[in-house]
Amino acid sequence: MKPVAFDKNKSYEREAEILKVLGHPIRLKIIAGLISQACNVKKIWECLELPQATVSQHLALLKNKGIIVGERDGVEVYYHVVSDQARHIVQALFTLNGCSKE
Amino acid sequence: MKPVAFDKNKSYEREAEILKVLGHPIRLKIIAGLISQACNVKKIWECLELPQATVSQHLALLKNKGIIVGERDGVEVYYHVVSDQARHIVQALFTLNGCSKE
DNA sequence: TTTATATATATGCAACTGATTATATAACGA
DNA sequence: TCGTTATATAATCAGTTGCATATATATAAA
Repeated sequence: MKPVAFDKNKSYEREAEILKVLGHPIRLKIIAGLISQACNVKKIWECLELPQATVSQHLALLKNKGIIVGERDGVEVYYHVVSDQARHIVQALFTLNGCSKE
Repeated sequence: MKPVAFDKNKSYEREAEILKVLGHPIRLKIIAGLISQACNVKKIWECLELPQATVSQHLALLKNKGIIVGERDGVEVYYHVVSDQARHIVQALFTLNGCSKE
């Protein structure tokens, strides 16, 4: 059964939140990287040539939204993606890459 | 050939912009509705019980990002989704609906 | 301990966002 | 023409975001 269009009762809060947190170039870059491989923080900010604090702050956001988790290994913390939703969104984003009208 | 993880050169600006514009509860609601049926502005704001100006502003944003287009029919303007990317993102967002850990 | 390295967090601030209110424009019928 | 309906745009303003800088914490090695 198809859902009603323009449903004022369905809130979309959680879904919008996921899109919003992914909707930032740096965070999207981080997630795209983490989808292809788990990684520690230093490698991320070195590869992206960004300040450590900036990357840590974006990682904290992604972690708080339940999109990634970090596991400490000694002095390093390795992050990886745990949200299938995020994975699928990124995949949808890049499979069509610019094929529609822009 | 797999892309390099953490590619500092790839910008992700455009892709992040799409996610960002969809990453708002009202806009997501509007897009979800417009995916299931093209619609004029009045019906949208009536169904969603939102002020007309608020809806018009969100529609303008979506239009400016190339996600929807409007066609005037007399005094009304009917909007519909033209971005396949947006369609696929919304689909990805809802097919997994809450299946991963939250 | 002390020191070094890796990561996280706090703070300040400029820039942006989103809602409200008010006003403008566009199309049409009387 | 004038009035009405539908839609768009402008202005204001509170709240949020994101970056930079500085500082704190955690782990391990010397």
